[in-house]
Amino acid sequence: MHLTPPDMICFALYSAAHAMQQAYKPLLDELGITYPQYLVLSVLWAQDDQTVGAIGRQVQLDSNTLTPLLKRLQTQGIVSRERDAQDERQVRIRLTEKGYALRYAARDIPGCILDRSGLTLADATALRDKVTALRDHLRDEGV
Amino acid sequence: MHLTPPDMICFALYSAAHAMQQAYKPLLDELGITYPQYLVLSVLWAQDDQTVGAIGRQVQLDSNTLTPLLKRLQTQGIVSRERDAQDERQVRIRLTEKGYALRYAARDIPGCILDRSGLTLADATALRDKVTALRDHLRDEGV
DNA sequence: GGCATTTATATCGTACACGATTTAATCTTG
DNA sequence: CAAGATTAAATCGTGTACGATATAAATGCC
Repeated sequence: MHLTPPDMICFALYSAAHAMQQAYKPLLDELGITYPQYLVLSVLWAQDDQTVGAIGRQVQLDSNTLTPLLKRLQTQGIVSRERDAQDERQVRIRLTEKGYALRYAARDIPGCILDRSGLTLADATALRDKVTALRDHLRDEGV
Repeated sequence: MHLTPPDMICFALYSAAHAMQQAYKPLLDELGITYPQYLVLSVLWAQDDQTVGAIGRQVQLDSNTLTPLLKRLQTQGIVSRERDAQDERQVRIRLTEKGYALRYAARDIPGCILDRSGLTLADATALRDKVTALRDHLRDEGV
């Protein structure tokens, strides 16, 4: 017996995650940002002025991915990057005016995506929790 | 009201897909292949001698991603790439001896992953189907 | 206080993803 | 049967991911 991608739960997650990014793409194109950049901004919209590490823990990315991504956001004038005066090892990321403005421009995205998913809020929440539980189980085993 | 990544179903999928890849990594490292390469090989193990396009439809990737990936598999002596004599536009991908051997070496991976997921087969299947349905709904809307 | 250890980012190399374009082969239609 | 349309791969450019390593600042411990 042999599994092909359509049978695999890993492939379901892999292809669904990509399809989700495609669903976001036209909405994010209007804002001039990518999907991982949107995740980072969502973190900053909830709480501004965070370190690279703090952001990374929330989006589950390390500095090797975040540093270039944040530099691109900085180039676009969306965030500022500045060494912390107290602890020079840390870099504090802050939203610019433009970064704040994007929050407003992005306000309808979650609703759009829920619509596009074809799920009720309750179903989406239930599925999210199942997928999150699977992720956390996989991550815990890995340690 | 504002959603942060932990609230988003897109982030659940995104981070679960990454966690899944991490769960596969130690197993695939032993075979010397990556996770997308494993997906492609799973397709070929089910049915050898397919075109780039046919493989792409199953793993949902286009030639811009597959061509370099297949070239790397060819460099490793795992597949061969040859223009179809009947239709020179197409490139036929075939498993080498080594490519076949990997199927045997990889035979325990699905069981390992199911174990690591902490789900029963029934739960995994149910979750897979829900996630697949979501993906297909997102993809259909996109057209 | 000075040196080893730890911590926070950054850098580098490799491998996806994917939009856009290119190239070459086949098909279609007049 | 020839010109245009279509199809299949490949190429190019940009942006993630991530392992491994580097760098520099802060901390711990004698």
